[in-house]
Amino acid sequence: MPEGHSVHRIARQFDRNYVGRAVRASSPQGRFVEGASVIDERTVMSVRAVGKQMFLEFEGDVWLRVHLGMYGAWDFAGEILVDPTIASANGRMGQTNQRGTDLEGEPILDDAGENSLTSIGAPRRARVHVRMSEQTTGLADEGDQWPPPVVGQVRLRLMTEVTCADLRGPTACELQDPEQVQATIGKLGPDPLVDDVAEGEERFTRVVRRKPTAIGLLLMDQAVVSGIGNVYRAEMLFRARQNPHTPGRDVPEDVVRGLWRDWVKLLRTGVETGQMMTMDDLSDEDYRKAMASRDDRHWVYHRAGLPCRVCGTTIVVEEAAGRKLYWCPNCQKG
DNA sequence: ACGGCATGTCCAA
DNA sequence: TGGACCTGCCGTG
Repeated sequence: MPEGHSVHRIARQFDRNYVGRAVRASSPQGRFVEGASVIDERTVMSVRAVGKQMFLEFEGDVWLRVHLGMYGAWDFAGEILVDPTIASANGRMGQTNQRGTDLEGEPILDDAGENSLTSIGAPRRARVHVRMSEQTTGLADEGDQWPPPVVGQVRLRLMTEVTCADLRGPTACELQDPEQVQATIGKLGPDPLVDDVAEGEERFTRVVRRKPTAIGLLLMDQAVVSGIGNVYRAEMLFRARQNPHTPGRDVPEDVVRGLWRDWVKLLRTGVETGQMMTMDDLSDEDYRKAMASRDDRHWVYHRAGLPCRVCGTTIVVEEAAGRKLYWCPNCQKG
């Protein structure tokens, strides 16, 4: 489910709640028993997110690599030090997000554990249960049981004294040594939140401008640029008014650089808000709508058959490497 | 209850 | 290029 922004947000939660602590690791589902036994009782040393992958470092040079794929998710439960920007995007809070308050606001559950919210400046510990995948959405309370009951197929459970993280449905969950981690990361294109953005722009531009492959495919290629998925792909191409079929080497250099800079901006916004808000410069009214409903959040994604928001032309959808690609044939002629 | 679909990736033919 | 894999949700009956 997640594109790059979600993975960075999840990494943040591990940074706040796991780094420096020893974990109890288990595989309730049974498909990662051996790996879990290796990291059981080890201390988490650090966490890294690159593109759509997350790496948790345990003492003794053991790394856990997790790729959520399309369906994977982490569920956090217990006493969680909630990142302010994460809490504010928590679906549990309903549609309380307001323009300009996402960064500093920190609505959390009150001490009674009810759904009423408080908004204060500093991070605080809260008794919560949140799912972190594409959206950060609140889950129904299963009561105050500790440890939380295992629900569904949990590949890996990581528990500290106070926090529980359940991993389900990942496409990859494996242990790596430091060299393997380096090799994995080495194959990935630049990530604006990992690499120097100026260097990233050069790398991205150089690679794209050399390829005969359609730009619509290159944006999804994790070796070219990290973290972009199907939603951001479609939206970025529209924002650039760029035809998805143009070979990379034929896309004007300033457009290629513009795509990179747009990704830098969108990724930052996505990590801050937890939402793929790809329409900016909206009226307050439209902004509220966009934050409230996923259907009002995008220029072209998921809008096949609907009129283009700019020119009214019918948005088309086609298959591109097995994924749906949405675009406006009038606006994106370039 | 059931089927289709999804913000992803890999592999075999 | 098509299928396999991982799981949950949402629409349709």
